[in-house]
Amino acid sequence: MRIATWNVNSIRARVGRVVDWMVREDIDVLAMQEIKCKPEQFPAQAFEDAGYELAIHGISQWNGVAFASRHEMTDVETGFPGMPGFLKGQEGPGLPLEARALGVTVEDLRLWSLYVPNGRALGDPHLAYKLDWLERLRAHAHDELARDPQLALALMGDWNVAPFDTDMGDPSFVPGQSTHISEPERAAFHAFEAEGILDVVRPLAPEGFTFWDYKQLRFPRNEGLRIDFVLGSPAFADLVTAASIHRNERKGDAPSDHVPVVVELALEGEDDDRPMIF
DNA sequence: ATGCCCCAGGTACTGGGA
Repeated sequence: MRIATWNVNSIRARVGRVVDWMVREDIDVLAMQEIKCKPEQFPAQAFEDAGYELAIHGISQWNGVAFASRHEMTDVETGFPGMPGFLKGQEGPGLPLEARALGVTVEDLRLWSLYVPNGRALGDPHLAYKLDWLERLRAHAHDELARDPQLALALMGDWNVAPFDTDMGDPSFVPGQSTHISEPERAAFHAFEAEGILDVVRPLAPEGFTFWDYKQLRFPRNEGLRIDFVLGSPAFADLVTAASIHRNERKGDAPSDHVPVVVELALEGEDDDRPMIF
């Protein structure tokens, strides 16, 4: 099985590219972020014609997450328990929730499509929101794995954090002055490792960015960021056989500013198309 | 080469992105 995550930066502007890529790359399940539409605006027909069913969580023109899957999706969950909301000038529970998290179960895999809040600037209330959001997500993942340590859980999406210095190649991000590379953001990301939830892509694809800003020739200069990740529980990580970052999707007409990240899994009883050797 | 910002709403401009 091949599963992927991609911040598509508007699915209506990108539907042709996304579906073509899924078919060409034999993708079984795609977690999308920044669909930037409501469910009724989602270009569903193109996905259905290609053999995918959809789970969509979009509230407005902002944010929005979705799954396209060749296999049945069950236990669809919009937002995770404890997920904080945001309203300017206010704190605490009960604030409006944004469309940033969608959970589905596919073939005994528990998958989340996640669009972590941007943070905007050091000292901005959005950064506190981002850190709280990540901590609540970690707590939810902890609870899920405490209930079932064998759960094959994957947290897939745009994390808006560059965890290591090698993940930061855009000179407009300055240590001590910029989001995405600050110590608290990196600590919030690395806190998942303490839960045994690890980046399953980096060991198999150690180099490469997943985002390049549209401005200032960032892609031709390869001045990007690595901020899109698939983090997996031990049971999920045990299934992973390959991973790749599809850099070519940043090329050509009307690309997203992010590229897809693919993880290949070996599932029990799955025909992997390899010849049997006796 | 991959080439100098894009998306949505709404129809001039603003808000958001990273």
